[in-house]
Parts: sequence; structure tokens; C-alpha cells
Amino acid sequence: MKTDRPFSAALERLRAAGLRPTRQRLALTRLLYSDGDRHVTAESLHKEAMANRVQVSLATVYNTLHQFTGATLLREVVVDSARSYFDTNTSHHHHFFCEESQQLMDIPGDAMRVENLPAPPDGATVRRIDVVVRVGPSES
Amino acid sequence: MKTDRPFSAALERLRAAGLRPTRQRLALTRLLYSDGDRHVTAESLHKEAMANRVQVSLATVYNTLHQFTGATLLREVVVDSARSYFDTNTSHHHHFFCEESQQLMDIPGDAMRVENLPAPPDGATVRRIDVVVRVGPSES
DNA sequence: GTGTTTGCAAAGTGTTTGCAATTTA
DNA sequence: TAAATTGCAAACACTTTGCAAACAC
Repeated sequence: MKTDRPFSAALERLRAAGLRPTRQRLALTRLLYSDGDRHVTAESLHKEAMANRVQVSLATVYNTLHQFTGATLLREVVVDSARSYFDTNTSHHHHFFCEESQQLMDIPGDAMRVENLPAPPDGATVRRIDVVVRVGPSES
Repeated sequence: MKTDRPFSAALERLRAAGLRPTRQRLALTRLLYSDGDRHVTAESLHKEAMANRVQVSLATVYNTLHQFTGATLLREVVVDSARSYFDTNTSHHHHFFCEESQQLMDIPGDAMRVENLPAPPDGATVRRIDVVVRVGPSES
């Protein structure tokens, strides 16, 4: 009998994060991590689940996205004030964002650097640096 | 008779942008540009207007912020998916953002540089590069 | 006067929450 | 069985819109 790879990988991933492997979380984990790095919104993931005959409510998708973010299985990316995006790549990196297509694309972490960052104000510490390169179609 | 500086400056600013100098727009312009660079949300500007006995509806504040953005009198800054921020400094620069206090602070445009930006995907052009340095209180 | 702008209240969007029913361990 | 999770529908916060009254030119 051969192991159902995506399934057991999902199980392990949830266990490692200390989250109960419920049917919904397992299904969403498989969708999110079976095929390389991805950027999803609550709605896109919910649609994808529906299309794959995984029954999950939108509320549960929201909850799950936030739990996963809390467990650093996901990283939230703020690029659009209308919608929240979540990235399965939790390592330090930046993004291209195309406003017309609403597409996010990773920029590998070491391909880019921010130079001469001034000291943060008063008693503040830098938590994170986010670079968003907004792009659009060439012909304007 | 001496000129009412903030008033006529606001008038000129609106004229230059091709916007009719209505009572509401003049008042908001004076609030926005009389005292250095500022970061506002629709609600903060509306509150400020009320506090200064300028009667404007929140809907008009929203409309005005967008018209001003379209006329490059303002620049929208995306840092928080819950709220839209507008910056009276329209030149190229980046921001510190403190999530606990919801405070935005400018980082002067030339103090910081992004190095080794990879080429944008396919037939895309870079429209803008936004760097957000998220900070928090030092004691964690 | 004529076209623009305003303000209200209603509608809209994405997101969160309360709680009973279900599921996991 | 006890505690965690789900799903629904209602509640939310912020934002946009339709339209009649007010205003700028």
C-alpha cells in the first residue's frame, strides 16, 4: 500500500503547527501546499475548494487563513486595501503586484536589497520590511 | 488689507488642479496643506473638519480624497487592509508604519534605496516601488 | 441658467462574530 | 465526554452610490 503523499504531508504540517487536523484544514492545506508557492485570497481559496468538491464555509476559510498565519504557515501580504492576500512562502521576500490583474508574484528574498534604511523613530524596532513593486502593462 | 495666506494658497492649489473651489474643498485643502506633510484617513480628516467647525459630510471627504489623489494633490498609501491612508507628500518616498499606534511616518525619498530590483515579468513596466518599514515598540 | 458638487441615506464589499451543532481526541 | 472546530446568518467597518437640493460660474 502506497502512502498518499499530499495527504500525510498535510497531516504532518498541521501536527507540527499544533493545529488539529480537521477535514477542512487538511483539505485546505493540501490545496495550498501541493503545488509550489501560492498567493490566495479568502475568496479565491474558497472557490478553489468548492471546485475541488471540498465543502468548507467561507467563514472557516477566513478562520483557517488567520490560524495558519498565526502559526507561520502563511504570511499576509498587504498590497490592496480591498482584499487580504496570503502567501504560502513565509520566508523573507518581496512582491511584484499588478493592479489590473490583481496578481501577486514573489521576488526572491536575496535578489533585492534595501540600502540605507534610516533608524526607526524613538523607541521603535523594525519588525519587517515590505517592498511592493507595482507594475502594469507596458503600453500605456 | 493683508492677504489671507492659507485661504488664497488653497484657492490657487485647487485652480491649478482644475477643481472647483467649493467651500468644502477649500476647507479641506486648508486643513491638509497648512501645516507641513500629513497622513490622513477619511475618518481622521472628517473628524478634524468637524472639530474646526467645517461642515462636510463623510461622503464628501471620501470623494475629495479621491479627486485629490487623481489630481496628484495626494498620494494613497497602502499599509493596512482595513483603512486607506492619504499622504500630502506626493513626491517619491517611503514609510515607517507602526501597527499599534496606526501611525505613518515619511522616510525621505533619498535616504533609502532599493538595489538589484529584478526585471518585471513579461510585458510589464514598473509603475511604482513602495517600501513599508513596519515598526513596533522596542520592548517585546 | 447650466453643469458641478454636496449630503444624506441606502447599498455594497470584504471580513468577523455568536452560537448551536458537529467533530476530534 | 470534554474541548475544539465548523457553518450559518447576522453584525461589522469602511467605502461607494443614487439622487434631489445647493452651489459655482
